[in-house]
Amino acid sequence: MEERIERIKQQLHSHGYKLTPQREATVKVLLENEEDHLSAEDVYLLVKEKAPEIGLATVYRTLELLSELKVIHKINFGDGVARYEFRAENAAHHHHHLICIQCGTVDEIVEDLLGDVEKMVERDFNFEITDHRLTFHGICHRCKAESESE
Amino acid sequence: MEERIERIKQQLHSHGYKLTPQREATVKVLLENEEDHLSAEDVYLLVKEKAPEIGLATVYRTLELLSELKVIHKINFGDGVARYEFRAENAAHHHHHLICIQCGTVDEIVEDLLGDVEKMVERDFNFEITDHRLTFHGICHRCKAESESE
DNA sequence: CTAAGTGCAAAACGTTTGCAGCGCC
DNA sequence: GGCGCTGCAAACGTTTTGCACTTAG
Repeated sequence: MEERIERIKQQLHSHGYKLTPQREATVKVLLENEEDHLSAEDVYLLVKEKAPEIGLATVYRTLELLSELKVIHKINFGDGVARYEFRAENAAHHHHHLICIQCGTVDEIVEDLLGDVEKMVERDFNFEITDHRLTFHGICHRCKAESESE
Repeated sequence: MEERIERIKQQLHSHGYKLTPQREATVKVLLENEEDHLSAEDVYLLVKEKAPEIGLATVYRTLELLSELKVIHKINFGDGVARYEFRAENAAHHHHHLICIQCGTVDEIVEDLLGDVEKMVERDFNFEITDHRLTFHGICHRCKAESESE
C-alpha cells in the first residue's frame, strides 16, 4: 500500500505534479476499494470521511489527472456515471467485466480472452489496436443461485 | 427503405403506438445514416432539416421508444453521449466496433468473434450472458495510410 | 515569490420531465 | 371528446470551470 502510494507520488513528480494531502486521500480511497468500480461521487463521499474539507471538484480534478497519467482508468458502463479502476502495471494485461443486469454487481475476468481475436482484427482490418473494452451483460452466479433456490 | 419504414410502423402499431410524422422523420434520418453512429443531437439536427418544428424532446422520446421496441440500440462509447444504431434482425447476429482514436470514425465488424469466448465465460464463471459489448480503440486503416504517406 | 493546487459556487452538458395545447381516431 | 403525442421550458444529475484564496518549494 505505502509503496504503491510512493510510486504514484513519483509518477506525479515526474510530470511536475505534487501529491497533495487531498490527492493522497483520494488515492488511498481508490486503493482501499480496488475491488469496486467507484464513481466520482462514491470516491468523494469516501474521501470526505477522511478529509471533510475536500471539494467535489478536487476529486474530479484528481481523477482526471490520474487518468492522464494512466494510473487509473475511466470506464463507462452506460449508466451515465464514469467509474474508475486501477490500471494493470503491464500494458499487456487486460481484463474484462461481467455486469449483472439483476443486481448490478460488476465482476472481473482477469484473463486475456482476446489475444487471438486481436491478432485477427489487426490483420484483417488493418487496424492498430491500442486498447479494447469487453463487457458481458447477463445474470451473475449469485442471482442464478438465488432464483434457483426459490 | 419504404418497406423498412412499413415494418417499423407495424411494430409500433402492434404495441399501441403511432408512426407520427415526427417519428417517421426520425426513423428516416436513422435509416439514411445507418453507417454512422448518430447521437441524439445529431439526429435532432438532421431531422430539423426536414421538419424544422420538431423539438429535441420528441427526438429523445422517439429514440427511447424505438429502443424499447428493440428496433434500435442505444450504445455508449464512453464519450458522454449516447449513440444509436439499428439492431440486427436476428438476435444471434452480433457485431463490434472499431473506434479510431485519431479521426474518431467508428467502423463495424459484423462477424461474431466471441462465440467460443462466450461459451467459456458461461461455463467457467457460471454467468448467463444476455448481451455483450466489444470495442477496440486504436488507429484505423485510413489514418495509418495517411501517416505513412507523409 | 511564484506557480500549482484548492474550495466554493456557478455554469455547462446531455438528458428527462411537467404541462398546456394539438390533432387524430 | 378522449387520449396519445407534441413543443417548450424548466428540472435533473453529472461533470467542468472561473475565481479568489491557500499552500508548498
